Amino acid sequence: MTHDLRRTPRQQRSQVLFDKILGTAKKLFAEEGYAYISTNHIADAANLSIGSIYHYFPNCESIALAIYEKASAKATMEIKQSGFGILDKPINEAMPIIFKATIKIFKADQYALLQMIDEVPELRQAAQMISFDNLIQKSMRTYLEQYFPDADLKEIGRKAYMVQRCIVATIRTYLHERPGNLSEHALVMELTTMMQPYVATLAKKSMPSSGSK
Amino acid sequence: MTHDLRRTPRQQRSQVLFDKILGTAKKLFAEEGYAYISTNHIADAANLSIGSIYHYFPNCESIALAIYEKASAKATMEIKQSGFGILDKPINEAMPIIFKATIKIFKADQYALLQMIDEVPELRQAAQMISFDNLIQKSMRTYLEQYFPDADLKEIGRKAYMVQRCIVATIRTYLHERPGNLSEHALVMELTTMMQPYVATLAKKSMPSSGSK
DNA sequence: GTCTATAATGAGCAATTGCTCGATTACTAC
DNA sequence: GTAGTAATCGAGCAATTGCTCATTATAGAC
Repeated sequence: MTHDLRRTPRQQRSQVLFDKILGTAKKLFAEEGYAYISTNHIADAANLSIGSIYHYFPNCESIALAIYEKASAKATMEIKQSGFGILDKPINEAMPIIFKATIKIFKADQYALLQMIDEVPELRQAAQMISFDNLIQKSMRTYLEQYFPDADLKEIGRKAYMVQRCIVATIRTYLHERPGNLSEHALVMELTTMMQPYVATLAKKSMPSSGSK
Repeated sequence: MTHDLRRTPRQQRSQVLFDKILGTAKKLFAEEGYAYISTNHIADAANLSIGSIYHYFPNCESIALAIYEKASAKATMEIKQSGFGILDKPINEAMPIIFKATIKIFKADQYALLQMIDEVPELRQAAQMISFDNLIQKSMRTYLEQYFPDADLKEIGRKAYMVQRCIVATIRTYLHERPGNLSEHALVMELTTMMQPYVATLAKKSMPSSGSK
């Protein structure tokens, strides 16, 4: 996944150049759209030679991948942290926390985490592998398991999947279009209102046929 | 929006050629990815001259737009129809119907309706204008208004927005990855379980401060 | 059959792309 | 210093792209 790089920078001047490539590329991608940017453009904008780029990256796509991986690694860490943070909290507190965290993480690097996956064809499969979306699902499952210890594990898995897909997809769309009539806080509230009764069904029908275990 | 065309076919031989361009292009886009297809490729694959393509379309992007518009028009009609179909039904029936219809419509032309928007940069803004997503929202609002006549209109608008965004985004993701452990029917059921209590809140707090109107 | 609008062709060009490789410059260590 | 490694440069090429336009073919009206 990583290591589409040609070589890794050793001296610090080369690290500077390396970062400059990533930074300039990201800026150009975000401003002009990935499809319209070539390695030559990046070299021009970063004021360095085309050769230098090919010294580190075999092609334009690998630059995009490097940008994504960097952002993704950071996001993964933060998701994990907020996953731990909710374990001892009741649902009505846990949900807003995790939703807010998700929004915050996406917003922190919106281009890399949201738009790039749409723009870079090669990234789509790679993103599925890295995907921290699945991490949210995992956090959710862990939480639900300890909160509804009697519930069917398969049911929990399903609910975790649905919640994750719903909220990530909705937040994603929300951040894309940023509708004026719905504040971020309101979004979090609505999502909580929506998801709380949904996962609560895990308590009611802990075992459909028999009363309890 | 339309009329990025150079001229419209009049004789039927040209209509045949026109459709051939659209068909071949769509197939190539879907198979190879929009980014990797040029007008020359399309001409080759369709076994016709590059000049003929430029006779009707000013560029590759306008071909993509034409494909999308065609699929979108069809989808719009079908959404409208199922919107009318649920008006006299209770929520627990209406929801599965509209969710099923949405899935069916997307599936009918998955490439044009789902993938293209991701692949074709120029389509994204155009798609927002055409967007039948908003139509679903409108259907939802109309339905909720007649079902909860006492509810606050702003509240209804908000719920309709949330439901639409959630289900479209979730269905979109679902169709993209088609997870093996969740059937289409199960998805519809889960979405219904999720959305029904959510919109039901419209009944409870018809007027937060005073009892009734 | 002739005539005119419409349709279809494809050689070919200017611009761009992705990329290489040999030359040059800067560091590091002894 | 001076050797040796790492970093940087950019001219330049093969391939591709988007697109034009002069030419040829066809359809339908009269």
